Amino acid sequence: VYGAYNDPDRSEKPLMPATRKTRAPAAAGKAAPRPYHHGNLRQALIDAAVQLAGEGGPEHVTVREAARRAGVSPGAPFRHFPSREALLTAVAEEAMQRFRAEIAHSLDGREAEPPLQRLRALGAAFLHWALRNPTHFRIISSRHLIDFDGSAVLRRDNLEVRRLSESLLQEAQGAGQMQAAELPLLALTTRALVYGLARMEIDGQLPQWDVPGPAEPLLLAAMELFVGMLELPSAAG
Amino acid sequence: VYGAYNDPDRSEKPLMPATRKTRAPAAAGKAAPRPYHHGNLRQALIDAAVQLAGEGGPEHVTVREAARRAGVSPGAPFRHFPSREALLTAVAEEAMQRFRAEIAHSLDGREAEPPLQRLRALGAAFLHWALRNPTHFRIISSRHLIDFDGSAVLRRDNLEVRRLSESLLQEAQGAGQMQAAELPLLALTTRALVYGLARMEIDGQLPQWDVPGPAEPLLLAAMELFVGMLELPSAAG
DNA sequence: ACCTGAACACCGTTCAAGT
DNA sequence: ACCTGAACACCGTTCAAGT
Repeated sequence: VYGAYNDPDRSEKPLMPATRKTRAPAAAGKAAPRPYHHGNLRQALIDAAVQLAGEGGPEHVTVREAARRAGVSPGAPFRHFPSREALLTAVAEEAMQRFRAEIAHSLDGREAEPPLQRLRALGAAFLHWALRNPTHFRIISSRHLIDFDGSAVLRRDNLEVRRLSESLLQEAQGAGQMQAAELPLLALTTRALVYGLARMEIDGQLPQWDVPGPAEPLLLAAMELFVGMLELPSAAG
Repeated sequence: VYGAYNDPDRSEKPLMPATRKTRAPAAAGKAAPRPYHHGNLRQALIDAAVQLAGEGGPEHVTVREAARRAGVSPGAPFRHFPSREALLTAVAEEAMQRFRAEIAHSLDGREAEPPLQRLRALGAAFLHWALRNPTHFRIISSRHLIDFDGSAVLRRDNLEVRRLSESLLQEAQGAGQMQAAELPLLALTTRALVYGLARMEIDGQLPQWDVPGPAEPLLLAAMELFVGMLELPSAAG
């Protein structure tokens, strides 16, 4: 019913029909000991899975279809991933890395701004990425789809994003610009707010909230309302 | 990997093995024109689906297994539900109704309390229900699993919960006990915070936040921190 | 070392045929 | 009116056999 999600995640690659790669069968081969197919099946499968996720959400990712798009037999992927979950976890690793990079990048050149101002930029980058990559956001968010604990890079990138916001909150507290509260609780509350905003949109709940225009400005306004409440009256303005 | 969710959703019914109902084949039959089986297949399928969801999450709900547990053939459910999504939507309708009822009930006998106090009670009831019914919370929350727009009762119950919190916020604003902000934005922000807290736990993210004890007290504390920030200093204490 | 292709035990969904 | 049972086009996963 919800139909094609129209996820701009998908790379520019045209959607290949599910046929084998056409390749000059034995053109100018110097009998190079090329493996079996196009070099890196593992990455080709991840790419296909990314593409599939972009087309129809995580449920749409299928080991067999990924194999088809990579031009191999249905059993081949299991040489590289022990399960469908492992393939999705590999997709999550790529997505989480881009997510982390974009968030970190949003703070570049803002070292001089007050910490809560930088927190706004971080929150905006979080929301922006989530709205542009809804499927990938779902994949990295839910432990029902992937083996989060089993992936060191997933844990590392995730922790780094968390650390970024925690250090900004701590800085604001140190500068006396923020209401007093235990830092871990404050960090959790802040994250829950931004996560909840992103999730409401991605889960399709926003239409139930009588939102007239596009989602992003509204979510930004909500996030800024929250950060505004964190700010001490003396520091505001 | 995440394993059995251990969802206390599941009703007290013992898990039936997937066998037909044993029933005296033709014991004392007065040739009553009893339909075909035990009366109400539609409800039996919903019950089986609720049970399956409780056992292993929404993904674990299968039309065929629901049919098996109801003691009918694989095609039979399609006389009552046009698709698997429709069956899940029926599950969501039951869950949403219980959710709405419990939330509304949490305000009983609190008419004399200040509005933000009642908002705390509502938030606590929201979180409590979500944590006790993680699978059902997922089913009613995501428009990827169900046909939300197609169900009038789903829309009605959902709207009623939203109205409840909006009227409390409006009351607090009218009594001058709350920071000024546009009501719709305030309501969305409040909902996003509570939704985000519930989702973080249900999506399995809390272990990444170095939470020592059980989740619920922590989520309650975060919710109360937020409501505390809504409160004007003059009204606090 | 890496892939094929058949096989197994599942799905959702349809539809003629039965009662 | 409601259900059966076979059928179709899919899955994830395994495993002998090929190169």
